[in-house]
Parts: sequence; structure tokens; C-alpha cells
Amino acid sequence: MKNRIASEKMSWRLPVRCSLGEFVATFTAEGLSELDFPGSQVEGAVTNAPQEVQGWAKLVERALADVLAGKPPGALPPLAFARGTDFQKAVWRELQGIPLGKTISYGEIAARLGKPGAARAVGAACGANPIPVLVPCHRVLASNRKLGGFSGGLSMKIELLAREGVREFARVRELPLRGA
DNA sequence: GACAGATGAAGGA
DNA sequence: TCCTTCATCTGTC
Repeated sequence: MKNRIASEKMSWRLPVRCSLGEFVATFTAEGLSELDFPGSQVEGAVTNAPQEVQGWAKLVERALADVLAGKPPGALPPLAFARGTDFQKAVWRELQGIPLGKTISYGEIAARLGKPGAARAVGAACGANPIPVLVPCHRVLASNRKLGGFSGGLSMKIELLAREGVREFARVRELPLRGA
């Protein structure tokens, strides 16, 4: 995270409620920069953000509600990744192109980027995704259809996939987690 | 430059 | 079918 300090600028953290709990969205003047899962240790939530930022928070809240209801998200605020290498940002752009309810493998993402064999690096980029759910890293599975991993926990990944209507996970969700 | 990691593929039990 | 091992690629320190 070498560029972290240099990239830190004015930002606002706002709580965003949805059926999974209370996410915390971080905005900069350019747009949404981070989204933290419910239960994350996030300090400094503020409510005195500018009107525009509060409007973005409402868009995020509605988008989360739509995705969790199995519907495509409507309008989103601009995504302003505060950090990330060119490779990571390329991975995150690919993730945004995955339709709701569809899944893809780490290897396929790597191939799309013209780097077949870089599946492991794609996994690392997914783990560094600052805006989970809206940048759908949960739709990426290992090539053998196993879950792989998820920054918010595998149970969260299963929950998200199930809500989007991915059949095999709608079924798995009803069973005790094995080894998760 | 060394190390770690959310992988993938192959081989064996 | 499951588990183990090894090769590969990228990011971080």
C-alpha cells in the first residue's frame, strides 16, 4: 500500500442499511471509493456530508437492495477507486461486466485480460476489491465450481450468490457449511 | 529480490 | 471423487 497516504484526501463515511445489515460506504469528491461489510471495524462515520455525497449514499443503498433482491442495480454513483494497481483496476472493470446471476472463474478473468495463467493474481485482485457487492467479486468461482474465497467471508459469498438466483448456491445455503 | 496468495492442472489413492 | 503436489503469475514489502 505504498500510495495509500498520498491518495488519502477528503472523504466521508456514511452508513448504508440493507437486508444484510449496515454497510459503511466511503466517498471522496470523485465518488464511491470503498464499501465495508456489516460488522467491519470502521471508525469515523459521518452524517454531515455534502448533499451530493448523501445522494450517492442513497443510490448505493438502493443498488444494494436491488442486488440483494435479485434485480440488476439501477444508477450507481461514480466509482472512484482510491488505490489499486493497473492490473487490479482492470480486474475490477471485468468484474463489473459480469451479469447478475452469472458466475465466472478466476482463470477466465485472467484469460479475458490476455493473461491466461494469472488466475492466482486475479484472486489476489479480487481480495483487494474495495467495493464488494457492487463490484461483484462474489461472482468469481474457482474453475472446479468451488467457492474460492471472499473478503466478507464464504457464508456472505453464498448468501449473495443465492440471492442473485445462482441455483447451486440457493441450494447449498440451506445446508450446513462444509469446511467454511 | 523474496515471499505470499481468494488458482489450476495433473496424478495417485 | 477427493486429496496432494507442483507450476505459474502478480502484488507487496
